[in-house]
Amino acid sequence: MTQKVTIHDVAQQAQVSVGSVSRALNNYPHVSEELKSRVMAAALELDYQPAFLAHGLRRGQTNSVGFLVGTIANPVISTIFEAASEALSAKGYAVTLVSSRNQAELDVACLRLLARRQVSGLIVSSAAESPEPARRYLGELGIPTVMLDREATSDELVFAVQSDHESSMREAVAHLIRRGDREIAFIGGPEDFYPTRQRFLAYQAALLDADLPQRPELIRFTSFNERAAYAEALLLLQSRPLPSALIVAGNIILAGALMALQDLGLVVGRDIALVACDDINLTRLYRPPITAIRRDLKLLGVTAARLLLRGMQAEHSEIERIIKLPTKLVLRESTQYARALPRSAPAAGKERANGTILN
Amino acid sequence: MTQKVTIHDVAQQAQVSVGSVSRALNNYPHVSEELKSRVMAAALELDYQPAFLAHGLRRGQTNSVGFLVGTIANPVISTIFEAASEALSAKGYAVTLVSSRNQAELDVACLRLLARRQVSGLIVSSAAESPEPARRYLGELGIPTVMLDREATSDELVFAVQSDHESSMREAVAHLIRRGDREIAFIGGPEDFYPTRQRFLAYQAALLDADLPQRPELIRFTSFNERAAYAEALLLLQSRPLPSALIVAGNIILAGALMALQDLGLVVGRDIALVACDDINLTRLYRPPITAIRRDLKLLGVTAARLLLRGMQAEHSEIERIIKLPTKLVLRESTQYARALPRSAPAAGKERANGTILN
DNA sequence: GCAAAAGCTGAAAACGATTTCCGACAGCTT
DNA sequence: AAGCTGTCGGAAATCGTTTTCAGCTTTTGC
Repeated sequence: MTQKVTIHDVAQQAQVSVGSVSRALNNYPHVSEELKSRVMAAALELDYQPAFLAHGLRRGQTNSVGFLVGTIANPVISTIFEAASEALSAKGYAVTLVSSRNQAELDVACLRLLARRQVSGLIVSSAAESPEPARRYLGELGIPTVMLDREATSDELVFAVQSDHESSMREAVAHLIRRGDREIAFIGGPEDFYPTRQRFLAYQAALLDADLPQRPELIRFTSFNERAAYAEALLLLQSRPLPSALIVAGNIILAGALMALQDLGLVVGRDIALVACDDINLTRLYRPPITAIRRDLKLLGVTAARLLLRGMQAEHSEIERIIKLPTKLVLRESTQYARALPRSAPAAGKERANGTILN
Repeated sequence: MTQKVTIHDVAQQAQVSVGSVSRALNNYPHVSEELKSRVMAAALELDYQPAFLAHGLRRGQTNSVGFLVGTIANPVISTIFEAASEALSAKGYAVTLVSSRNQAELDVACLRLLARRQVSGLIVSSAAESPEPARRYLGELGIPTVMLDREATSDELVFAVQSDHESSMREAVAHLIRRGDREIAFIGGPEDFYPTRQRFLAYQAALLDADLPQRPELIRFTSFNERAAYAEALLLLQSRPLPSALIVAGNIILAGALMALQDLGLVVGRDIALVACDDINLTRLYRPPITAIRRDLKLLGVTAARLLLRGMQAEHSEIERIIKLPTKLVLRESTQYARALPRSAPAAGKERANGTILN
C-alpha cells in the first residue's frame, strides 16, 4: 500500500532491466554512465525508495540496532541513548528501543524480540545486572554487542563501554574524610549491579585508606525504585548517631533520599552532607546545590555507538574490547558546611558555590 | 548467519511441507491436531523463530511503529514513551525511536526514514511544531499516525491525544490572582508550539476573567534550550518592579528559570511565587516544593498507543479522532507565601506542604 | 449409495529487492 | 577474417516467509 513504487517501475520508466537498476543505484562497477544517469533520473522522478524488507531479506542485514534498557524514563539513560542514537542514525542505522522495565526475567525475552528482528548490533544497558541467562543468550546470539556501563563478558563479539566510577568515588569519600566526616553512609542500587558495585568497592577502599572502620549499619542496598530507596533512607537516617555524610549511588536513590530528608526535617548541607552519583538537573538546581560525580553522558553514548559500528564491521580482532571513560567530582554546597565541623571553617578553599571540578 | 533455522528445517524435521508448517504455526483453520502438534514439537526443538524480514515482506506489514520525538532526553517525553512502548510491545509491536533533535527541518527526513522502514504506525511528538512540510508529508504517507500533545490535522488517518492544558492553567492563574498577585509573568516555549499556545491562551483568558491587564513586558517566549530560557528569565527578573509570580511552561524552561533565580539571589516562594508545568522530580523535590500542573504521563502514552492500535486496524470511521486528557493543579509551597502578601496570611487553608491536588 | 461438500495437505507462486550467470557486442590481436 | 578479452545488461535464481491452487480423502445430506 504505502510503498507503491518498486524497482520494476523504475526499470520500466528507464527502459532497462531491474538488475541494471539495482546495479546502477548501488554503484556497482561496470555500469555505463549513460545507464546510470538514466536510472537516477527515473528513480528521482518516481521518488523511489528501495523497500527495506526486501533489501534486508536479500542482503541478510537490516541496518538497524537494538537498544535494551531497564527503563528509558531516567534522565541518565535517556541522555546516553539520545547521543548513541544520533551517532548511529548518522551512519544509516535505525534504532529500536526496548525496555525490560527493570525486570531481569524480561531481558531474554527482549533480546529474543530484537534477535528475531535481525538487528545488526545491540547496545545493552539493562538495569538488571542480568544474572546469567541473558548474558549467555547474548553469547549464543552472535550479534555484535556493546554493554553500556555493565560488566563485560568474555565473548568475542561483546564489547563494553564503562565509566570509571571508582576513582571519583574514592576522591569523594577522601574529601569527606578530609572535611572531618567519620560516619559516612552509603545507599546503592542492587548489590550486583555493576555501577553500584564499582562505587561500593571504591567507598570501601577509601575508608580503608583512611583507616576508618566500615559500619554495616550505614550501608544499604536497594532496588531501583524511589519508594524502596525512600524507605531505606528513612531507616538509615533515623538511626543514631546520625551519619554526618550520605552518599547516594544513583539518581532514583537520590530522589528517594531527598524525600526522606525532607520528611525528617533534615536540611542538606547543614544537617548532613550529601554526595550524589550522576550530575543531573536536580543536583545542579537543588538548594543547596548537591555535590555530584559527573560523567560525560553524551560521550558515553557516542563511544558506545562508535564501538558498535566498528564491531559490526567484521574486523573484531584488533579492537580494544573495553573502553573506560573518566568521571569527575563536582564539589558543591551540599558538602561545604556540615554539622561535624564549625560553620566558620569550611574544609578547603577550593570550593565555590557553583561547583569546582576536580580531577 | 544469525538466523540459521528456517521454516524448511522445521518442515523437514516434522516431515511435512513448508506450507503446512506456516499454517500450523499461524493457527489456520483446517489443520489437523496431529500435524499441528508435530510441527509445534519440531519448532520448539529447533527453537524456530520466523524471520521477521521474510514475514514482513510477504505480509506487507512490519508490526513495528515509529516514534518521532524532538528529544528523548526530557523526563516528560521519556516517561510518555516508556508507557506507550510498553503498551505497544504487549501487542507485538516493536518501536523504533528517532529524534529530530529539536530541529524542525529534520522532521521530514526522520519521517522518511521511518516510512522507508514501512512502519505500520507512527506516534509523533516532535518538539518543533512542524510548520507545514512535515504535516503535509504525514498526510501523503497514508500511515496511521497519532499526534501526541500536538495539533491534529484533518487527515483521516491522523489522530491526536492531547492534554487539557487550559483548564489547569486558568485555575493556576486564578489562584495566583486570588492570592493577591497582580504582576504575573509567563515564560513559554516557542509561540507556535501547541502546549505553549494552549497554556498561553489560558493565561490570557484568566487575566481577562479577572479584569487584569496583559503586560507584554512580562511575557516571554523562548526556544527549547536551557540557556535561552535562562537568558530570558534573567532579563525578565531584572525588570522592575519584580513580578510577584512567575509561570514557566515546560521543564526545560523551569531549569533555566531556577538558574536565573539562583544567580539573582531570589528565593522561590519568598521573593516570587512559581508555577511550573509538568510535575517532575525537580518540582516535587525542590526546596520549597514547586506548585505544578500535573498530568498522567503514563496515561498519555498508553492512550496514544491504544489509539494507534485501533487506528491500525483499518476501521477508522467510528473512532473518535481526538482524545483530550485532564490535568491537575498541584499546589505547593512555591505559591504559598509571597512578597505580595503578609507572611501571616497564606492564601487558603487547603494548601499543605506535600501538595494538595485540586480538580 | 452417491453426489456434493468439507477437511487436509503438498506444490508452487508470490513479495521486492540483490546477485549470479550468461550471452551479446565492441575492440583488439594475430 | 577469425579468435580472444573485457564490458555491459538481461534473465533468472535467491532470500524465508505467506498464501493460493489444486488434489486427495473423508464426511455429510438426501
